[in-house]
Amino acid sequence: MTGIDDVAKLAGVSTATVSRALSGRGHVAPRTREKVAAAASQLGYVVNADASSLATGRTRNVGVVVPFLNRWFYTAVIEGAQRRLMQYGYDLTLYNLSGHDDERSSVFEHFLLRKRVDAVLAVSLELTEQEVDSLHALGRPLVGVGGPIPGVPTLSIDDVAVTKLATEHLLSLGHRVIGHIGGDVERELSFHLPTNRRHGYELALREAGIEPDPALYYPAVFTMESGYQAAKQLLGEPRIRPTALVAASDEMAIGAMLAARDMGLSVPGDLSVIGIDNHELAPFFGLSTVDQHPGLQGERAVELLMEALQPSGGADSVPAVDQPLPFDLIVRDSTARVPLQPAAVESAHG
Amino acid sequence: MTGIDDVAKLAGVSTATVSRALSGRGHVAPRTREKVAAAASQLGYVVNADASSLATGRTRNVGVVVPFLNRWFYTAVIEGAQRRLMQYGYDLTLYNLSGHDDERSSVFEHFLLRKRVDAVLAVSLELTEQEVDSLHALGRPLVGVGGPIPGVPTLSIDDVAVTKLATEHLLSLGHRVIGHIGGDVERELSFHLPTNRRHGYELALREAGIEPDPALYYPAVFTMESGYQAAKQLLGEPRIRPTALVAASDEMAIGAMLAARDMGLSVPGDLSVIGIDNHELAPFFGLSTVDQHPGLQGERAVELLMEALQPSGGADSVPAVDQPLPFDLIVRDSTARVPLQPAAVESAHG
DNA sequence: CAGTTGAGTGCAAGCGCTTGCAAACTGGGG
DNA sequence: CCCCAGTTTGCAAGCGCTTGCACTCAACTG
Repeated sequence: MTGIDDVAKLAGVSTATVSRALSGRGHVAPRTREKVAAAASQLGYVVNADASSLATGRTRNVGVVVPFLNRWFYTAVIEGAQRRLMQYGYDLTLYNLSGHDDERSSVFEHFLLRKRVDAVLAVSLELTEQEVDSLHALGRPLVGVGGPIPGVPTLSIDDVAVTKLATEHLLSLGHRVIGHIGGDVERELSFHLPTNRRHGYELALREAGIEPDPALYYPAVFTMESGYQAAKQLLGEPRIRPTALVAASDEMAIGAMLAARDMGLSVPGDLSVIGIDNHELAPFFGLSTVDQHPGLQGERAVELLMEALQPSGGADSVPAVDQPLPFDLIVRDSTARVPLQPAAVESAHG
Repeated sequence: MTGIDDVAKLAGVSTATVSRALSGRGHVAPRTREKVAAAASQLGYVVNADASSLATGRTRNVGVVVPFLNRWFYTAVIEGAQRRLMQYGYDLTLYNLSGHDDERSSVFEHFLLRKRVDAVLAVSLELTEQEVDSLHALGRPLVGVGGPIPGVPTLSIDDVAVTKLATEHLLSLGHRVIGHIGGDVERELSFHLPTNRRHGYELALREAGIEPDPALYYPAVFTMESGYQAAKQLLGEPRIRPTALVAASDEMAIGAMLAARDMGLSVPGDLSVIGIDNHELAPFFGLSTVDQHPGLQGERAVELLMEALQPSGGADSVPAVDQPLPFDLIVRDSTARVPLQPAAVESAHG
């Protein structure tokens, strides 16, 4: 295996010079640098990451922890993070907590502690104080994405503003009876997100002079199936049939669209539906939504970590998150002006 | 930061003994072992992975390379691989090739070469000879999942058998005019998979004494949208309307179901549809399918790699794949006996 | 009872790189 | 021509762990 000595020998310099020439640290004469670069590429030499880590104390690797993998949002965040990390020359080591409980503790009490990562990115995770502490004790910067972690800088869109925007879009189309399918506070991973999104929905209504009707809200988990069931409930209620629905996620929204269709309602003819996410399936279903650019969130998180890793910034001093994350209303075919008179619901299917 | 010396001091032994006690290599008296374990846990000591790697030459880390992340199959494989790796005490470093072309080359020519991984798992990737060689030159075992790589042990279900099974299910329900929506050989990542799946479909028909009709095949990429479009084409053909469809993936199959509905056909009343995968959305859509257990494929791949990493097995001698991968027919609500007489197609929607 | 064996432990030499320090060299000013 | 400052390079001491070798000691063997 070719090592730094081989390169040094071939280039006719010391290993110290090779190291400096290749890493760009310290002074090296331009001609020497070229010689070294030539020798390295001739030998196909790539620095041994472990040896380098041991010597410098920096691994050029960050750990990304996710609750599980099979959710569009997480993978989108990871893709974004990875993209940026690669540009910085960093590796991404993935920890997936979807297994048993002891998988989680083993990640935090063993895997993350063996100093293989310089920093940790937690996606949609509520960390315990203990977990945060153990990472900080190691001097490893930590940032979260998509869910507030107490005492940790967290990147997250303004969940209130996002649903408010979605709801306002419906209001602007003349809708006045607007239902909401939101995260179930009891059953979701993150407590704040569903609450905030519901809050944004209510806020928009109140600003339009409409008092939110609790009967128009139905809880669900963030899946298509759950959105389907929730919509069935909301639309089956004969007393007050909404003319529009805002769902806390696109997957729920798509479920709701399918439910409406199964009930003989046309979207957007009889019912407008809007989601949050801009999920990869949203274009296919023609779903209006609010894009929250998860890939961008991943990229931003990495940039934050990189700043924290600069020697200038203190060990666990991740710079505060200042600039707000962007989100954009995307209007497709699932939202339209309120119908002049509501359609009747056929007998529920299935 | 507590190191091995601290533990040694506290336990009153040498660092060599600590190392042996904690790693389980070499002889250590039971009482000594306990003392060391106690000291280590008291100090919260976790061995420094980099130092250990440098000394042993083994990183306890494997690289997983995927073409991109946002596909159910890949994440399912990764989850399985991760689960098993964690049990072995290994980390998983993820490389995602979804970016530019130079991202791919940078992964293979730089990231994977810096000796941070002991082995590489390639998911649904066709590696070039050069890429395979450079990994072998490093003595890193390599296995593939979900797509044959020349000269590399690859785990993959029997794609012919899988579609054959799906087609036979339809045949057993009395269907005789069965369409196929398959991967587009021109546009897919892997050349073999779509061809094999189509082959299985044709094989089943021939064995039932039916000559496959090319007009009943329509190419598509592995997405819902593409399945939708393909189904529209196949079902819109008035000359020969199939009573059943086998799609090369669940996502395509779901797209096909939606297309059928939009055309006024009921599933399975007028049209049976079956897919391949057992995608997470399959239960929701009531889709009959063939489960290919991707998580299990990831686990198996890891087991193979671990065997190859045993000092007994030669460096790049991954054991041959012997046992076939399991797959199972799952019958839900999208397949039924052939209708006595075909329904008429309403005017196509959209 | 001396000799052999093997378990249990410690010493110290690495693993492949980085970097503080100092030496060697360069060029410009006095 | 000498001196100084700045640049370029090499020496060698680590980084935190593992492991071959050597040593001690107790248990056996003949």
